[in-house]
Amino acid sequence: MTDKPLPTKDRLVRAAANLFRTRGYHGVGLADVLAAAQAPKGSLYHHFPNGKSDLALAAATWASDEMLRLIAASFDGADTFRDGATTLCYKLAKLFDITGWDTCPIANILFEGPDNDSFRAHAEHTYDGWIAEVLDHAERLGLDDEEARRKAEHLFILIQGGWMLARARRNSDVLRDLRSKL
Amino acid sequence: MTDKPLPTKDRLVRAAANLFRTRGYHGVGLADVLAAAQAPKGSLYHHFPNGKSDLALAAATWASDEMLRLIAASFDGADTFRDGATTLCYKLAKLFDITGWDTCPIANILFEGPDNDSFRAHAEHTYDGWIAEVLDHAERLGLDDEEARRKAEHLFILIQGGWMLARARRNSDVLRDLRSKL
DNA sequence: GCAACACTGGACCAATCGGTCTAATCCTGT
DNA sequence: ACAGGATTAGACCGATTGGTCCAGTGTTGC
Repeated sequence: MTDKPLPTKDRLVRAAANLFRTRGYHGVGLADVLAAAQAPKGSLYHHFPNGKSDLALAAATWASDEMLRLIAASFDGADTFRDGATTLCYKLAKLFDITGWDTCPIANILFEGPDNDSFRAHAEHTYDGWIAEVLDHAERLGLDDEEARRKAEHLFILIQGGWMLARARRNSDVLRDLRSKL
Repeated sequence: MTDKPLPTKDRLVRAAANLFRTRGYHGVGLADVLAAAQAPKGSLYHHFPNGKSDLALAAATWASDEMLRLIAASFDGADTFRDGATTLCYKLAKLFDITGWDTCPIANILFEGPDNDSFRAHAEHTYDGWIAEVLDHAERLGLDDEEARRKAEHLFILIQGGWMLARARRNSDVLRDLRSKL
């Protein structure tokens, strides 16, 4: 809302993340990002010397951090793993309804970028970061190492798959229903 | 392998499906498809008057049919739902290893195309077709209506999410391990 | 007040994009 | 053999792509 005080660099990252998320890396032109961020081309290449790919990486990192915060917020007040996971699913459903997120932002940015492998590696690192965050909470809530890992990975898979189906159907109920599959 | 006898139209569809799958709708230029299919531009616009979007729809349909065949092949000889689902996961893991499929082809083609809504609707229809196919087999194998629907949807979600994680890790073990989550 | 630096603004570029168009060629039924 | 539709071949088009470049405008420390 209050976009003015935000530094140009941040505006670029946010605008890029939002656009990439809905239309994918190749589906977004720099002109779109520049218009959305209300920034000139010179600024983009000042802050991101490597241009589009640098910007995409920064956008993916920002989106990932948002997700990590969401995970933390969901599990912080939870008494059991199941409670935390359920809260996370509900929060994601809400996010889906509000923003109409189209795909996992990471997937849409990193799975089709140029120089495929460095982008893919970044995606792997990001996803493992999410799973590790869930895993920490799982262990804190009393699960043993083996089970914590299993459940964290399972939750990740359910969310990714569920999100995809929710998107195809334009209906977030799938996400809320994930709890029954935990 | 024996590309020669294949009609131009089929060559275009196959080449398009393979390219879109790995690089997404916007990530593939018509020049790439034409080169891969060894066809001139005139042929493309003869067989697909609406150009790229027609071609993408045809490619998505073809990829979907392949998936339906894979589902049928997995469940046809199965004695229980679990057996069929397990076989399907293993077949997908094998496919992953052989072709290095990068994403669910439907997602990569249809979730970022132009005219977003008709493409999205096509994706919804396609996914529901997969789920319906699994559902048929589930009922044939003795599950009641309610449970069949639940399990079919659950399997779909696991496969989609699992595939994504497998891709990030470049490792198909996730897919084989899906059976433990059924 | 001024030098040094970070940042902005946008003109400009070659390459590529999806799409159009027409002449040539192939194939098939008669 | 030949007519006529189906198909191929590729030159061509305007628009847009990501990227470069540099003259200008702040802003900061001295």
